[in-house]
Amino acid sequence: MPYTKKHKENTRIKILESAFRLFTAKGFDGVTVNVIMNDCGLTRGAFYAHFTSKADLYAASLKFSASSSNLAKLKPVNISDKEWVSLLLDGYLSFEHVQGIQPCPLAFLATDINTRSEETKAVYAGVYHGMNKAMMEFTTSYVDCDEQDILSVTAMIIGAVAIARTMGNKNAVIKLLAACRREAGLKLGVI
Amino acid sequence: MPYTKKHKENTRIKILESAFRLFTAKGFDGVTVNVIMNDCGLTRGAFYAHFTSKADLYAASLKFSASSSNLAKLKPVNISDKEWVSLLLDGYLSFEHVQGIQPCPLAFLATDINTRSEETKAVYAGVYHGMNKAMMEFTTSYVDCDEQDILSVTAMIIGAVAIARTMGNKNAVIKLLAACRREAGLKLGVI
DNA sequence: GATTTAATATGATCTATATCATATATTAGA
DNA sequence: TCTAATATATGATATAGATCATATTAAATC
Repeated sequence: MPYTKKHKENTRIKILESAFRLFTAKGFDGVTVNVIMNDCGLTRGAFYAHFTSKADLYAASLKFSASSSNLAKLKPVNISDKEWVSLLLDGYLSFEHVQGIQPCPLAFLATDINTRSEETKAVYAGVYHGMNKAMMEFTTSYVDCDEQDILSVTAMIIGAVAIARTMGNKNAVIKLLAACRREAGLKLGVI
Repeated sequence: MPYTKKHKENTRIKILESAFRLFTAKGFDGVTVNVIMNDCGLTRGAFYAHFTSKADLYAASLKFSASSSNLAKLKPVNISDKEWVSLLLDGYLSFEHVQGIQPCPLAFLATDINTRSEETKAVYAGVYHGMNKAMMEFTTSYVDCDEQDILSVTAMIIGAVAIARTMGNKNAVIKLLAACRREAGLKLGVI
């Protein structure tokens, strides 16, 4: 019995992490299998022992990030829903997020996803649904806002991060993020 | 003197139109030079008499669309600023827009633009700036809203269209667009 | 209608990259 | 330390697509 059972699984996870980071930064066509594998210290040949294709990896990396970013599960037990919403907005609309620290695929892959397979798009749709559902559940306990409010706020913050990422001017990014943070705060009762 | 002077210019415009439609629909890497040229009834060989490269065309098509979609110039003379803002929001947040009729590059290329050249990104930034400036000018005449309000509304409508485009479910698209139309209307005084 | 010249098409090249086939390296247990 | 089984690396293949070089076509003027 060569290698421990977890060895391959660990490698798989390393590939998924590199893939997610690179795909969100550069899109499907902006990254090669070679680059992804090198990024996690391997070579391209090992790739097909883990995934059937580059497209397969893209979808898998999206699923992987979704599974490790469940907003409800990540919530610390000792804070209120309101405090959690405030923290989530702060993080989402932060300069660090725009730079790609813990990138949200909804914002980073918003247009890239359109040229992917239906199955891949379905994964993306699931992430989007999850975000709205979580925000709905958190806000319902302390503020009066309906589904339309939530949909408009998530569209705004996703849009803000997507646009911010295209900008070269840091001050303009900060201004845009602050504007949307204020607006989201007003809407969701966390100013 | 073979051909009229306008012949080449007309061909150039046909290429730009095809390119803009195809690039917005499928992104830079989702379209080939061949496909663009065939789309306007030509073959790939003719391409390099008009543009130096595919990347050159992408940037040119973005500029071209910007020049033909100046919101201030498009405004009919016989309507008020307020009516114009209302019409613009209706059109932007329409199902037809999501389907790609007169696509706004800000929404359709939001993440695609990140892997393009700095010059190309600058063109995109210009379009974004133009949109905000126009909205600011239209709204200032009849409603009290500051730059932050405008920035948050444009982020929302761009985000809404970008996300809507990823969805397979028409009803979900309609719901999202309606939510953002209501919100934008509240913010900009055009309910 | 013939000539000239620009516009367009055809065929070729060259490169990047996904994928595959095969060889090598690694490690758990004997 | 040796062996078996698996993971990984290397080298090869194949294809797509951007770009270029050259040939062909079309139209304005004579």
